[in-house]
Amino acid sequence: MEGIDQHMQQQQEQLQQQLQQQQQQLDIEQHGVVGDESIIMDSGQPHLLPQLIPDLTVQTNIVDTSMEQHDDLSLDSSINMSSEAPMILDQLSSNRYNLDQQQQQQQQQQHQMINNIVKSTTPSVNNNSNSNGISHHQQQHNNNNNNNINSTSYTIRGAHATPSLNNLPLIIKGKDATPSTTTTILGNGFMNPSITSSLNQMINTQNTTPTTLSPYYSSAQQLTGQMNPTNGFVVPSALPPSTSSPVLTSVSTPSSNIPPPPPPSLPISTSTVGGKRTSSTTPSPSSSRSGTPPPSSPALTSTTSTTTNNNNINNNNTVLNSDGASQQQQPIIPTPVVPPRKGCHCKNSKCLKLYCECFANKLLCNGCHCFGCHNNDANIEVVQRSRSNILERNPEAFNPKFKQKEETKQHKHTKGCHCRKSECLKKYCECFQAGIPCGEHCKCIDCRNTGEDIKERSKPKEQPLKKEERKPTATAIAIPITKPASSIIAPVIGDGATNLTDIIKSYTSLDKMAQYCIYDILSTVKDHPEVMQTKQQISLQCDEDLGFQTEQQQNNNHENNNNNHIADEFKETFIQAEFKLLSRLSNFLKEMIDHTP
DNA sequence: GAGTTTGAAACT
DNA sequence: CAGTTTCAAACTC
Ligand SMILES: [Zn+2]
Ligand SMILES: [Zn+2]
Ligand SMILES: [Zn+2]
Ligand SMILES: [Zn+2]
Ligand SMILES: [Zn+2]
Ligand SMILES: [Zn+2]
Repeated sequence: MEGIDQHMQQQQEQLQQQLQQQQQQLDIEQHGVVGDESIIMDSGQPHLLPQLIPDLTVQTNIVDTSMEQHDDLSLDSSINMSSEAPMILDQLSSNRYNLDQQQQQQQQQQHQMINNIVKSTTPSVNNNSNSNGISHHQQQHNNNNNNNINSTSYTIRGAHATPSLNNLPLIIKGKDATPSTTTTILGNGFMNPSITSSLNQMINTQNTTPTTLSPYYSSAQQLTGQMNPTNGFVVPSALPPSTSSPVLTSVSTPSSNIPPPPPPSLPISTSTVGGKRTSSTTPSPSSSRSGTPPPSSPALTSTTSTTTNNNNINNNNTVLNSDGASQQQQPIIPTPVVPPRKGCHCKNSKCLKLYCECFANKLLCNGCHCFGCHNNDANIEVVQRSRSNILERNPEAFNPKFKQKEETKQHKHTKGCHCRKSECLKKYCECFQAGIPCGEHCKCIDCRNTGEDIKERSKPKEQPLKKEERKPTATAIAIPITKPASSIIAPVIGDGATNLTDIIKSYTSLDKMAQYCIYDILSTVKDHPEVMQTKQQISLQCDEDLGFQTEQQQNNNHENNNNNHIADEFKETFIQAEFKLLSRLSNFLKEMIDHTP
């Protein structure tokens, strides 16, 4: 019964959304916001760059991959245990996973059903509508129809790898984007309004041909240091200046007889200052693509000083105000929406959490591929309530994630990333995705997004062991310790060695079993006969392995080089202890499972 | 396209 | 506040 009710409700929601979207589209058309021509830049290959740069496919230093899915077992931020025990844990977590899967499947079945219902109950879906809840293909179909009917879209492909959400169509107000027309760029929703402002100025004062807007993104990136300081959304590395006229590809069907705009010139490429792009003077797109990783030092200029209070520069394209109060006073027609063909794929958040990129960018979903979306005009109250809640929790929530540092003039992540496995060399890392080297606030492990390309690229690649290849042998195990080993060992074997019981008590958040495990590990280590006499070398060796070694230590270690085998032995001991513990833990968990009703 | 990995956001 | 869970994007195959 519940499920049926849910179905009905969701079905209603879908229909509502659809209606609302259609209305919205009508509004947009009536207000003439969507121009007759929109230019879409689409790299077409979001992951192009990493593929082109072999050195970028790197592997984390942490060899222990067997624990990857069981981080919940970690007893302390500094100690992750690993061994066969996860096999058991697999069962536990897979139970949970299966539940999730079931739920998801159910949901998706519902989704499908709803789609069918929607299709059957609305036989004449307006071609101009972008309806949430409609399947991807359907959605694209509709969009294509859009293009055919009253607009010509061009996709610029292959120019550069760009993060997906930035492949947004530019909404340009103006009849046919000719120099004689006053052309207004309304942005793409994810774009810093200051950029559109700047560009509009340039267009309409410098008599620049609007088609030169095709390198718009690169220009914008050059202006902004490759990111959007307003919403924190990350803009990819820009095109190299004066290179690579992006290939213009018409998105419209072949029937379209409107020729694509000419290849762009780069009217403001001179604004690219510093950064690696200036050094990559290679004029060929291919070489620039293959040679320059996304996280090149962003070309930062001081043009971002105008980034505040410019949310409303574009008449109708009003960004929702932070406080819902003032929002109610001004009409929001149309409400800023995610441009078509882009957007999120949220399934569980209703697009009302920061998980949703649209929501996080203060945009309403539009043409997204989300399911159960409430981030739309029809639910505007809910949207604002959600925003208020989030702001209450964290007033900075919608602030830019990157800010320009006073001294260095470089943009840095305000909160910093916390990457553990990507070495900040994949787009999982927000810093890397923004093309910005990690900064002081980053608490990443094994960070290689330092801005020094040589280091970043010349990494000895250690391919990860595939699951079936992972052996629970000593060599396959590493302990992802995040602080100097000495600081962990010292309390146990150091001069002022604390009573073990006291140490365990410090792990207050752990349950007894976990505390016991730690106790066991530490006591085993402590009891090892060679530990006491070689503790210095042990610390040094462990620390070195983990990259914590100081210069002084390096010197010392060099002298004690011949003692290294002892340290190895120690590690072996440590690992053996782990094994013992985990097999015990495994039994413990087995018992728990068996006795679970 | 399905499945996996990842780290931010959310939750407790 | 730290540890854990949830989430959607990035990534892999
Ligand atoms: Zn969403
Ligand atoms: Zn969306
Ligand atoms: Zn949505
Ligand atoms: Zn990072
Ligand atoms: Zn970082
Ligand atoms: Zn980093």
